Amino acid sequence: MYIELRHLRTIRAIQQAGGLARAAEMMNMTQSALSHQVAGLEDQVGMELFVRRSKPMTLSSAGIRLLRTAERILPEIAALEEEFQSLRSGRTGRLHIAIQCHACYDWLFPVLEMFRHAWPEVDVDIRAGLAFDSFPALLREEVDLVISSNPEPLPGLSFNPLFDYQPTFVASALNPLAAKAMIEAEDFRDQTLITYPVSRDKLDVFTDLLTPAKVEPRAQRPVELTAVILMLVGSNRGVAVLPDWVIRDVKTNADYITRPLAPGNLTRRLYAATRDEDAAKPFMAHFLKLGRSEPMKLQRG
Amino acid sequence: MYIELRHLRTIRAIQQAGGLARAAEMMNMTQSALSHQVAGLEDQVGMELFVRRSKPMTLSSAGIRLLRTAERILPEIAALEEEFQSLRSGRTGRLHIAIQCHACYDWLFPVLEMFRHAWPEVDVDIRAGLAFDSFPALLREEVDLVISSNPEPLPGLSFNPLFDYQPTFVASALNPLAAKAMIEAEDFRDQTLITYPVSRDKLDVFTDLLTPAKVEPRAQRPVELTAVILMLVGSNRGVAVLPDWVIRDVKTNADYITRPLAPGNLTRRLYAATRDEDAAKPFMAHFLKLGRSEPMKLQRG
DNA sequence: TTGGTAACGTGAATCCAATTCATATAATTC
DNA sequence: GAATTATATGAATTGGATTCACGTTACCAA
Repeated sequence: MYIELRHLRTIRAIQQAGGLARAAEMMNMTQSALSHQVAGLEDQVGMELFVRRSKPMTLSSAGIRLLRTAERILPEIAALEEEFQSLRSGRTGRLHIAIQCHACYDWLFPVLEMFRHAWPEVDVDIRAGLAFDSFPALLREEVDLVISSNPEPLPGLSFNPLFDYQPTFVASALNPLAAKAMIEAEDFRDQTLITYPVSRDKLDVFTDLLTPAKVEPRAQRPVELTAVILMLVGSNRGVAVLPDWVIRDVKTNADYITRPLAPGNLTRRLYAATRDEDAAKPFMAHFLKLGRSEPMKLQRG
Repeated sequence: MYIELRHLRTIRAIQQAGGLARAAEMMNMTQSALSHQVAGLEDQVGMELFVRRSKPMTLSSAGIRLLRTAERILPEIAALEEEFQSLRSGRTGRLHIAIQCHACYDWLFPVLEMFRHAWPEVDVDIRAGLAFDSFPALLREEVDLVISSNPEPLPGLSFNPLFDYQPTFVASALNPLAAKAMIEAEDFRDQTLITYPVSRDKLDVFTDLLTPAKVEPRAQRPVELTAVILMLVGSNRGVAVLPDWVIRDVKTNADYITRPLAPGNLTRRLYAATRDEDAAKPFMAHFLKLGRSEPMKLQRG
């Protein structure tokens, strides 16, 4: 005897609708289908489940017995399905990331690689074209997370601190500035400064050092890729200021020198901005955790 | 999302068998069929139900959640099927009784008590709210047996005679009618008649005596309970006509007198109406047998 | 490693059961 | 008694579940 949930749903529907025809409509089936189904079920259990003496057919005592079970079981199934629903909604989602900071690729790729394994159903992407305007894009849900070191308090956005870093001066060992233990703003006047191709208010070296000191480097050369910047610096075609995690490779390389920026150890903090309602999502929380811990390991080398 | 019992059975089998292949054998299916089925279910639910990292595949957390439900629900279905099984074989069934006759409680309760011990699995109930309309209710399978002294030959119904009884006049010993050896219709003109609260066509005293004689008692007072009727009669607040088995207690009580109704010994017959197809059922036959013999013993006292 | 084996996945073909379509029959209403 | 509503039925169709045949992956043992 193979009772199925379909049968329980049918019994319940017929009883709720008070008839076969209405129940059929309710379940988006033809009346005929239900008639066949009921006949088949009655065949299975070996007795009449309905009384057909009067016209809207009604449950027999055996049918009532079945209905009781249906009313006990179906809510359990519904609860189960709902639970799966919410499980699923926490497991899937979209994580489109906008980065203002070019050097962030260096730690972001490893982090994303780890994330991808933990949350295979989350749709991950990096949107490079939004360096400007990324916070409005976040609010418009064009992206879901913005990596930035310049938080702009906006309603609806959460700024989650990731880690601190030091913008560090890097130059060729042949550069005269190699003689200095610390680099200050004035030192840039005679240098070609290699930067990422973004506006100055997004570049630490300007916002925190040159602009306040009203110093203009001899030249500024925009370069897209970190590896290329380091290459150019290595051949003494210019100097650069890069986050510490980027220059961990060249610290031990005799061709390069790295120096702290005066005054003191200049420190900045990186944030991951999200919409308020997203910050609590499980996969988002996991990404933020990875974004806090993994880059630290890279910095230590 | 359409979970079916088939899926629950599969989940349970896989967990019991400790693997897909063994489970398939257990369920008389190919391993491939189960693989497809599981894949389909995972698709429905939207997440992995099994961990496939190691070889005999094991349940994931979501799968365990599903298994829990399966282990709660499947035994219920099994119990249901077993119950249908025994319903078919006649061990169990439903015996919901409608009574038109109020006084019948007096013998029905003892009879049901005996029946209950003989057929513990039969679902017994008394439905009081169906005094009228009880034969249609019987045909609609709302009840399974109707106790009545007014058979209405209807297609599909069997009227099984139970026993005969005499509607008997009962009054206070202080009542002037105590002087008479037999009570006739005219005697009720000066009396307050206490009856059960049902229509006159269901009351023996009217159908068999007063209505044919076109006699109207001075007053009629409806009272629900037999014990209360006897109390009121005992304090001479009225007279009553009750079945003989009810007044067996007061026959020996000096406060009361009981008299036969003229003309001759008025006799009525009580029936148990059932649906034709039910009359042959073992438990029903047993109930009818009890209903014939036990009240006789009560009548004899 | 390297086969060998057991366990699971996959795609195409097949089969069967559930559904639909069209229509008949029965109950109900006016 | 005709019209209406409700259910039943048989044939045709559909679609989902199963099987078949084979590919892939993990596990074990030497």
